[in-house]
Amino acid sequence: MTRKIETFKPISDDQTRIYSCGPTVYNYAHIGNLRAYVFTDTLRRLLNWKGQTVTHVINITDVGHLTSDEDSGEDKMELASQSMEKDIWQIAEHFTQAFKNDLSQLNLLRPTLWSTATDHIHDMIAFAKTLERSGATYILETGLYFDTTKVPDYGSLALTPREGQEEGARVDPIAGKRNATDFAIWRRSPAVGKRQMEWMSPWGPGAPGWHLECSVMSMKYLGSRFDIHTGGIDHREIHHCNEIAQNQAYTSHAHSGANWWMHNNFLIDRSGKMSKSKGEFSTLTSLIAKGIHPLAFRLMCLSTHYRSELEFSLETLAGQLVRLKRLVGAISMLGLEVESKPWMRIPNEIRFSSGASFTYPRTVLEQTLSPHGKKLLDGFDREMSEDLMTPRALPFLDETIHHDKLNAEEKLRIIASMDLVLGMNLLGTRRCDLALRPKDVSLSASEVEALLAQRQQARRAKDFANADAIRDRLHTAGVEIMDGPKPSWEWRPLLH
RNA sequence: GGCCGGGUGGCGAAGCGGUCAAACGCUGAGGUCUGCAAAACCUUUAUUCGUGGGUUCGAAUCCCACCCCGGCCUCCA
Repeated sequence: MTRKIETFKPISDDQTRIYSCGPTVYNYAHIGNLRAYVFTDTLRRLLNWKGQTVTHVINITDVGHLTSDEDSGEDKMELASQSMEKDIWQIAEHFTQAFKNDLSQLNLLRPTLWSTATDHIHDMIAFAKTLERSGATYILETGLYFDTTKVPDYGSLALTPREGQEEGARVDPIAGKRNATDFAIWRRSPAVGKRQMEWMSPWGPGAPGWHLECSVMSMKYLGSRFDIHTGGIDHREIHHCNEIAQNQAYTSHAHSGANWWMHNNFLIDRSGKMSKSKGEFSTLTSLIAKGIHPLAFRLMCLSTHYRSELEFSLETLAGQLVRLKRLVGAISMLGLEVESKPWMRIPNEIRFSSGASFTYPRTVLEQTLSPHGKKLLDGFDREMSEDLMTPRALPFLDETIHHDKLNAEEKLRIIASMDLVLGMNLLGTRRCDLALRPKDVSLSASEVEALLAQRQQARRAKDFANADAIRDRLHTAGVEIMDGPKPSWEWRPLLH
């Protein structure tokens, strides 16, 4: 609440409760959205790694929200429904699945609980009734509103003085609102026309205000006081302030609900932040179509601190892919030197973790470490514990791989432990897994193999002109040839 | 208009008063390997931190001014 870094202390000794603002499922998540969940996953993994059991709730906002606060505004869910000619519920289902699929491709751990807004409408109505009883609300033609002066220190999270704010700088103000910062708790449906999603309520048929769901669901599953609330930085000024106001009015207490509010910064490009409403944006799927592996995106996120803006470009992403390939390649080489051991099952088992602490897997991985190994892990721990300083923690990975005083098995154990937090599946990924076939590439894999065989023949016959011609042809087609004791090849990502 | 935040090598990004002639990754350059390449590996790549002042024994780091850029004040991570 102070915008300062403070030492984290959970409410219960060894348990942390986290609520993360999830997506509104009216479209595919763009990679900027995804950055938020990489951050959240890293936070959760670190807490697990430090011995915490984590209860993690992420919500799915499947209630439509108006594009404008006015009655005439269009509902994003309704809009998507029209353009896709699908039922609004199908829209929500479709994009929810797409979102979860993205997360699993990024190797994110499942939250303890997915919480869907439309499953909690009656919880929201009950919550709103309590707000009404507390005297913090008032009724207008358009619905039930929250009076932000009824709560102590409204907006203190935002550091934005309420004076001087230009109400409706970008949108027409609602008639009758007592304060510029007041917001809707319940949106009454317009007299004419019916929305696909609307519910009966004491304030007439309509839909809950956007801020209501997070207060309701976080409290329902995590209690009125929990540890960490995460979200994008764009939520810091409005959404979270409103959420806090609701929490305060509901509990009749000045506490904001969560002890820590953490906000990740945006992924931006030359034109500014990525935004669904701008129309054009990159999705994980579009990256994959170019031949860029999702884990390269994860690495890119980790190479920047979560509170810094990340300047996105395909070139940078491709660079991270190269880095990942080298990491994974080097780790495979280490694996060649070590025979199969029971501890090697751990990285895979962790992928199905639902919140338990990593204490046991860590003790297995880290038993009998040398002082050198210990030092590397301590350094990694120190940086990660410093507000998730991933860009500083990452070099310890390279240092471990190149260390000249550690044997291969110890290196692998250390890397496996670090990867419990980094979540890049470093031991379970081979270099060849990372080279994805770009979607619009002309050759098929078997055609490549055939050309490669031809080239090998030409080489054996010392017909280098012909061999090189084939290599050039493959190169322009997006194929990289790697000769050696065992000749191989891989797809190059297609940029642009 | 109000309020936040940022400008560091070709790119991404750490650093936030001394150990900074600025971590780390990618790129580039040189080398090893190779028929030549690629991949891999090794070495190397900012006397300088938007501009101009100031504070200080000492500033990328603090202060002031200016110039750019982004975000929030509708929904968005």
